[in-house]
Amino acid sequence: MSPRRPQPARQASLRAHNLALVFGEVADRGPASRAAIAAATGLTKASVSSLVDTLIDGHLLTELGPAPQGRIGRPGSVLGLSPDGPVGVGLELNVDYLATTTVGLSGHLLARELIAVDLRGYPVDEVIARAAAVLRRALDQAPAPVAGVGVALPGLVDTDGGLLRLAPNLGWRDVPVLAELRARAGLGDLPLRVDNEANLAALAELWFGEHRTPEGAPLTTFVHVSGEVGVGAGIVVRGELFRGARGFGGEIGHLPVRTDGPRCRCGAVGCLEQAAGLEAILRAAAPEHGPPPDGVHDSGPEAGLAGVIHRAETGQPGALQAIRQAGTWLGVAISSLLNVVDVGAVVLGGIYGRLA
Amino acid sequence: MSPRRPQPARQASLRAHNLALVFGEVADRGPASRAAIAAATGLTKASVSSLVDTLIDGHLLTELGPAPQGRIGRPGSVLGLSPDGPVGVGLELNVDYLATTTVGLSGHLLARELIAVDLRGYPVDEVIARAAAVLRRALDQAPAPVAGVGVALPGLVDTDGGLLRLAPNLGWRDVPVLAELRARAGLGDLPLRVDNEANLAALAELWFGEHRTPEGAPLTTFVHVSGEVGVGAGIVVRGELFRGARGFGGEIGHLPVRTDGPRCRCGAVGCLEQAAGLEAILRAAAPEHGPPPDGVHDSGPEAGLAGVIHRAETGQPGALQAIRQAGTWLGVAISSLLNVVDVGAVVLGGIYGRLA
DNA sequence: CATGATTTGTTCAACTCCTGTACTTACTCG
DNA sequence: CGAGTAAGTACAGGAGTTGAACAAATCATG
Repeated sequence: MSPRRPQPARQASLRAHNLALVFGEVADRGPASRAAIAAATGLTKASVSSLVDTLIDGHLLTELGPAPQGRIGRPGSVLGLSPDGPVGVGLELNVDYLATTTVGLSGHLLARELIAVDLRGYPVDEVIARAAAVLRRALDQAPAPVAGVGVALPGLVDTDGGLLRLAPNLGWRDVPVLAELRARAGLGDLPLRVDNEANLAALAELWFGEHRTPEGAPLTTFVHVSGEVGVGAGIVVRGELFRGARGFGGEIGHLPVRTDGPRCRCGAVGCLEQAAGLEAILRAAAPEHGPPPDGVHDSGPEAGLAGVIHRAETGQPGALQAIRQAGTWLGVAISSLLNVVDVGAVVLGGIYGRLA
Repeated sequence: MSPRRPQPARQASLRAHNLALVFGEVADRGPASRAAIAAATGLTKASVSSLVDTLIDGHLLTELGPAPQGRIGRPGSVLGLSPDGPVGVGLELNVDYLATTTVGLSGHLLARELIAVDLRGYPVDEVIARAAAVLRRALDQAPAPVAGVGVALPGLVDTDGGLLRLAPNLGWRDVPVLAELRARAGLGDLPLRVDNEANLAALAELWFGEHRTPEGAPLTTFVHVSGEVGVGAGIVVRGELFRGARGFGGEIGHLPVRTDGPRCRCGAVGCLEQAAGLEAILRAAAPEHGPPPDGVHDSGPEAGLAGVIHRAETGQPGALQAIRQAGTWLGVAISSLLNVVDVGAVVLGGIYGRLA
């Protein structure tokens, strides 16, 4: 809520900062010798030696052997991320599936479990219990100590309080997901964070994405638009995720894009979600079918989207027109967004990635 | 441009951090004893003593004398901001005036000089020379060492490069204001920063503003809308100014608010500036006068605004209608902004402050 | 093949800074 | 006037970085 009070700097904070600096250097720019790390970070060789020792003891870095000789002078001993270092576990709780992912230090996949299940029908309690069980299984099967757990949720998330504030598509409101999971999965004091899936998708793009700037540098400033039933955007500026005051930034689903248009669930008129959301596309693409029935329908909106794509590829004008229309509205919203946050790149994810 | 490389933490950085922590405590929360500072910051009494000694030597803090006794125990010696500490100098280069402001550590005004002059007629070179001269005078007359200089500019500013990228109302483009001022005013290596006036207005609101949250706490998250000929917004989230990738965040003047509407200088249609900017208000309020003539007109748009306000106060429907109309469009733009950055408060400045 | 140049990584004394404890100082309360 | 309490200081000790000296490993060269 309020900006947190700055902490005093102790000797240990200093050490922690420099450990992170050295580790980050290897993580971001690949394996390097101690001397190279010293040159890149500005630390002295002596400090780097000491820091690297600590990191090796903690199984975060490992010696990869001597550098390939070619230049004069003693060859360095190359350090890389430890393959048997601590792992991270991610839990995705989404509308129609539940999944865990276990990754190593370099982000490589170690294990994944996905359970396709439409969670809309179940009470909150039962969903949390199932999620906790899946998470517990991932933790038990982890091949190394788990450093922390991240949870992606489909809605507005209060990251500080660990609350899922609002998930319209699940029908949830103010669910203390973090506390519940910690208790039911027996996490002890393991670091555990929850966040909005749009934000996390943006971070994934930042850390692991293949997109590049025209100059070939990795993107560090962009908007990642992830459309599903709702429309969200994760905003990354200078390598940092931008959240609003309460962590609800980037909710572009309810940007006003057309002064006419249907009334939205949120009460306003002309919201993007009503103009370019998944259901709006389906509605526009298949007006002859009428609006989809309420409640669970066995084909699901996703299946409907595949249908639209197929019909568009075979040249049916209604489907093409619907996609073009949605793209136009999305463009209006994104241009608003770009004006405000001044970023240079937009990455389309979710249904828009498939439509593009 | 690119996210800057993290710096190594040295012993000195640690000291600097803690000095800032102690100083900031006194600056933010008012005078306090060493013991109170220690309790508030989490530092030990011994550290605070040492840090305070350094700050007193640097004329940043000063002993205000013993605390008013009332509680048992030895009374503390209260520390406050030094009145003869270093001063800061601000330079405002705006369309129709040039001003310098000299302030003490606590932000109290020490000196101010304002020269009303319409700068639109003059070549860039001459304007910079005049600004440098005014700045030089302020520096020479400063009653204490000058810690740094801040420059407010009416346009898009690249703060890293010290460039005024674009100032449509001055007709400037890519002017290296920082370098020019440093050279012409003989600033040596004095810290010097340039920024957008909207951003600086927002920071001023953050640091010195009287606005409070409903709970009575100072605002730390808000949007400061400053409308003049153009419309800009400074965005402050959790006590920090948010800039876009290149420092051009908050340019809401060209948010698309109406899908119809006149074409804007920027090439798009429906920009806020065309719907609710100063000239749009004047145009709407006085349709019988026709659009104002191009170029400089001796009354100036500001004078026109006073007229509109006066006519509205005397109940003339045309003026009222114009203001109401502009307010509506501004509301649409602000609601877009709030969706994206998720802040809870909006502060109206510039012409909107007067219209409200 | 031996020597010197060059670069890497470690060791060690010195320095800076924070911390905890003990101590002095200064005031209130009874 | 003495006990109690809180503020500020002094000092030893620990953690961390620095810089220089040194040992190790390789290439270049005669």
